[in-house]
Amino acid sequence: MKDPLSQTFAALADPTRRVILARLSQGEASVTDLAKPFLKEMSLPAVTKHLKVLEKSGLITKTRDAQWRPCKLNGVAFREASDWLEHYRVFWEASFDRLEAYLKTVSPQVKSKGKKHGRKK
Amino acid sequence: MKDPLSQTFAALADPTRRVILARLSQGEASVTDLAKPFLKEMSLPAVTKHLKVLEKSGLITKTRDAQWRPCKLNGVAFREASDWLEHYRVFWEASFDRLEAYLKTVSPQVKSKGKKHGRKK
DNA sequence: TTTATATTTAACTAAATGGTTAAATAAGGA
DNA sequence: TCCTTATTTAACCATTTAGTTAAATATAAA
Repeated sequence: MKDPLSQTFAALADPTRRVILARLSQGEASVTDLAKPFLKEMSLPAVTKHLKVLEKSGLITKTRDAQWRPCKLNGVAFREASDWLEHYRVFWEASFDRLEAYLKTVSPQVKSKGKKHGRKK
Repeated sequence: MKDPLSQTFAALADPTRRVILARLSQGEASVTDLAKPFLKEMSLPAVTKHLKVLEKSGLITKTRDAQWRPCKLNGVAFREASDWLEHYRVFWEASFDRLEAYLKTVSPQVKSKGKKHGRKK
């Protein structure tokens, strides 16, 4: 059995599952609803397995409504992942600042939002 | 080949690797330094492999100094993970608020301590 | 050149992961 | 009851992952 944070990050490490989560951020959805975008690429049981991974990680919860199993996001697991990452904020902000500084040396008039191409040399 | 975000989350989904990252948040370290806490549990090549995973994901970079290979954190990959998670902030804050509300029903005199969960700045 | 230290590579293995198809279960409605 | 829809489980398979030990490579120092 893996520790909860490892389970959460492992659950996030799959693009199918991240799309499922994005869909759930719009609101509850049944297994069939969630599977719909993937049925050209994979079977329904494959989606069931992805949902099982998400559920075990705590990222979603499943309830019952007649023969449907509506799923929804569960914030707690997201927060634990975010809290862990937060300790490293200083590093990604530092590297962002370095990028900004670099962009200024390349074309000083470019504001940080504008994603222009700098020419080397 | 996996997409970058999947690679990053997969790299984070291992407690050994997270300890390595925590160590690197204190500053650069060589492979041997990083391996030291684990040599009772696993071999040096195992650590080399973990470092390879971290490097491929972009979470660390390795340089050369004589026979040593100093490693350091690379903020960019952290930021990409954080940016993805950020979209779900509203969900974990909602669940945090529900927890707070619940705690108040249990013992209403407990004030929520200074540390708030709002975005910095 | 030889030796010592630091690190990686190769070859192998066991277990986990992500998919499949076919069958089973859950629940509502005719 | 039987039929239909929704979902899960079982059995299987290929690939990836995380570890091993032994050997190879990189660099400095004696």
